[in-house]
Parts: sequence; C-alpha cells; structure tokens
Amino acid sequence: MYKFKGKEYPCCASLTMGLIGGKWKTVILYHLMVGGTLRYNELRKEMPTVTERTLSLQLKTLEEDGIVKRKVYTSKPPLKVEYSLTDFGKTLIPVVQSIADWGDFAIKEKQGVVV
Amino acid sequence: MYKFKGKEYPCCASLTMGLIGGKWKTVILYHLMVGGTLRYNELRKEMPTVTERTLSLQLKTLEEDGIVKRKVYTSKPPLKVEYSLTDFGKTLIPVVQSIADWGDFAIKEKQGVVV
DNA sequence: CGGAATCCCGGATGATACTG
DNA sequence: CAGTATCATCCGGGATTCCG
Repeated sequence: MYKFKGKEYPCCASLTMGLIGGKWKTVILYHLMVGGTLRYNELRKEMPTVTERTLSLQLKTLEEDGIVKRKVYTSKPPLKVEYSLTDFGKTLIPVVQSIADWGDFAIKEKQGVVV
Repeated sequence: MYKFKGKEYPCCASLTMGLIGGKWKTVILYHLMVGGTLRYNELRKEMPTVTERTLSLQLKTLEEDGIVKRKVYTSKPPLKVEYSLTDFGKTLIPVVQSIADWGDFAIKEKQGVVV
C-alpha cells in the first residue's frame, strides 16, 4: 500500500494515475510539455472540446499537486495568467511522452484515423 | 482529432488514456507485466482492494481492446482461466513501466510512505 | 481575460448475494 | 474457481450563467 499526500494507492502505477489520470490531465500536460508556457486561452485553443469549468478544475488540481505552476501577471482585468510545468511536473515528461507516443503507435498499428 | 475503434480523442495522449485509463487498468497491466500469466484469483490476491465485479469488467474491456488475452482451460467447475498480455498489449509495457517507475520516484521525492 | 457558481447527468466503481 | 446479477453510490465532467 502506497500513501501519498493523504491518499492511499494499491500500487505504484495507481499512484501515478491518481495524479495524472482522468480524461484531460495528460492532454493538458502534453500541451504544456510541447508548448512550454501557455495562457489559459492558448490551452483552450489547443483543446477545443474541453469546457471552461473542467479545464479550470483540472488545472487547479494539477497546481495543488505541484505539477503545474500558475503565474498571474495583472491584477485587474483583462487578466493575464500563464501556466507551465513545475520542476516536479517536468519529471513527468518521459511518462507523458511515452503515453503520447503509444497513442500515435496504436493509430498506425490498428488503422486508426487522424482527422 | 484521433479516431480509433469508433471513438474520438482530442489528442494522442488521450487515446492511450482511453484504453488504459481508469482506476484499475494500469494496475492489472502492471501485474500481468510482472507476473506474466495469472489466474483470476491470483490477480485478486495481488489487488486485494478491487471488487470482483470491477476486476471482471476491466478485464473484459481490456480483452475487447485486444490488450489482454483470456484462456479457459476447463469447461466445468472448478474453472481455470488464465490472463496474459497479447502481443499488442506487450507494446504497452514501456508505458506501464514508466508510469510505475514515476510512482516510485514520486514516493521517494515527496516523502510518501510504502505500507 | 480568466475564471467562479450553480445545476445536473451518466458512467465508473462499490457491496452483497448468488451460480455454472 | 471464476465469475454474474442487482442495487446503490460517487464523482468526473458537461451546460449555462455570471463576475472582477
């Protein structure tokens, strides 16, 4: 049994999935990995099918887990907020990369389609 | 947009997560990766906190996705059923390995506890 | 611009009991 | 032994509206 930040996981793999699992987190991390630093609306542009609320919530939990860094540049509207990976978050790059690579591989291997 | 087996994904990373995401799939794959071929009850022993129903359902979808192979050895009770990775499933080994490795790394890096 | 508030649904997961 | 059946629950995620 693995305990991490107050939560329990039955396996080292499930710990990772607890932090970056779900429908959107790896997609966010992938784009931050490729794009470096991105503003909220730049992320939305990369992920047209996510809702604002969900993107917001996922970014918040990634921030709470120390994976993503949020930097605010203006105190009054219009706000400018930039997101990027923390040093700890950058240690996930090989993981996210292999997840992304396998997705590409599966598409080719099993005749998927890229539209 | 990526289309794979009738489903759509906004990113190559989310395709992978669609197949091996969720609370239990990577745990199953991890144990099959380490243990090779395992019977249903051997899997349960490795994963004491999963319910029979959930384990069963996850194995079934992994089988439908061509990742896990199910082999039945007896036609009458007591049944003997063995699970293992398919050749396609084995292509996931580097992915699952890096997910598991990062879990171990995070435990050490952030003072998690192994019980 | 970058969210927060509210309401809601459905699928994923769990508990328990039963069966070929 | 290896599941299935049934019912309950939980929470990720969506739709919409509003705010500093």
